[in-house]
Order: sequence, then C-alpha cells, then structure tokens
Amino acid sequence: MTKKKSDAPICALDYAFRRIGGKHKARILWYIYQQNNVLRYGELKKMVQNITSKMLTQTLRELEEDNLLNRKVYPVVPPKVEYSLTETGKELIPFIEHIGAWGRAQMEKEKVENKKKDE
Amino acid sequence: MTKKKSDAPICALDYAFRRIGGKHKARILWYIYQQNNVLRYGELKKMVQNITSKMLTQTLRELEEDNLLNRKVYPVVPPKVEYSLTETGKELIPFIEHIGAWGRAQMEKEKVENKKKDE
DNA sequence: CGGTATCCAAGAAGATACTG
DNA sequence: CAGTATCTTCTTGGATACCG
Repeated sequence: MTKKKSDAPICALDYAFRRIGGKHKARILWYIYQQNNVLRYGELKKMVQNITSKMLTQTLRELEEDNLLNRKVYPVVPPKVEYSLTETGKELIPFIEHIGAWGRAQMEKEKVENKKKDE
Repeated sequence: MTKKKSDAPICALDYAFRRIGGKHKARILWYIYQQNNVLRYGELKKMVQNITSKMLTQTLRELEEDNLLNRKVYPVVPPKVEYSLTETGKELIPFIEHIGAWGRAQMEKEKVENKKKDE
C-alpha cells in the first residue's frame, strides 16, 4: 500500500506556500478581497506600506501568473489598472482568515504574558 | 466607526507568516505531527530532503523560540534529541491541512489542464 | 498613473570541515 | 548523533532614475 498518503500533502504544502508565502502576497489578496475585490495599483501601493514599485509589480505579476489575480488594463490616459481575485484566489480567503485569526490570538496571548512579567 | 476591523487581521497575517512562512517550517510541523508528535533530529534531516544541518538547526531553533516546538535532550551517548509540537504548534495543524488540501487540489487542476493542452 | 531598468547592498542559504 | 564554525555564493530587495 506504499503509504503515500503522507507524501502528497507535503508536496502540496510546498506548492501552496510558494504561491502565497511571499512577504506580501497574503496581505495583497486580503486587501483586494476587503475592497469588494477591486484595487488599483496605486491604491495597493498605499496600503502595502513601504513596498517599492519594483517589489509590488513583481509580486503582482507572480500572483497573476499563478492565476490568483486578474489584471485589467483600461486603455485610458492616464493609465488605469485594476486587480481582482480570480476564483482560485478567492478560495484562499478562508485560509487567510484562519491563519490571521490564529496570529491575532497569539499576539493577544503574548501581550497578556508580557503584562504578567511586568507585575 | 473608524473601520479598524480590517487592520487587525492584516498585522496578524504578518505575525503568522513570519512564524510559519519559512521555507520548511510548515513541513517540519506536519512531519512531526504525522509521526505521533515525536521526531529526532536525524529523522527530520532525512525527511526534509536536501536541507543542510545548518538550515535544519536554524529552522528548529526558530520554531522553538516561537513556542511551536519542544526540544527534549536526553543526556545519553550518543546524543538523542526529540522534537515535538507544543499546544500552540498543534493549533496550526488544521490550518496546514487546509492549505495543503488547497495546494493538492490546485496541482490536480494543473495536471488536468496540461493534459488538455497535449490533446 | 503604472510601471521599467540598472546598480548595489544585505541577508539567506550552500559547501565543507570539525566536535562534544 | 546532533550539532557548530567558517567561508562563499546566490538570491532578495532597496535606491534611484526614467518612460509611454
């Protein structure tokens, strides 16, 4: 029976993390989702503070390539480009909420522990 | 009403991803969980193929520092060190399974699409 | 507005050798 | 067995300038 059951999810883990594990990727998906699934380049730039154009563009291109984001270019002057989640991208939202909730809970715990130490 | 609800999960996302977003972290937690929550250093080394001692040690130390792993040293010769998930670490398993399942589904989809292209 | 292109610095990670 | 130490390489990402 070659217990391959445990191998499969592991490769899949790598696959998944390569797609959303990047420094800003999960946040970008989340921001777009929060804003009714449409954000322009400049809006994202403001929301993901301290990111450079280069990095933002690069990250967006990767997300697009992985079919998590749609990129829509309006042929107007000045240029207008909108990013939105694909169906595949939307599938990741529950997971992002899950891990975000865990992170928030952990942060709370740490805060409580630090308070204890102060006393 | 200062819609702060959307800010909180975002910071938490960064917090969470810094803890498990590393190249091998989720996999290590998963491996340990799969093996009845105990794995020795050498066993991990074999399972996480191509990882160097340096990287493995470093990754394990970070996981320990973030309170996701317990490190138990047995005072014997030759040395024996066991790693196991903490309660906090165990909390991450459902999430890891979730994202792993997504990744596996995506891989399947891609395979199907590639077959179509071949035809 | 929404990017590119180029250069450069800092950090992550690999190779190798060694140890209690 | 379970690491550490050192050196080197390789990859990321930042700064800056410029473009359609």
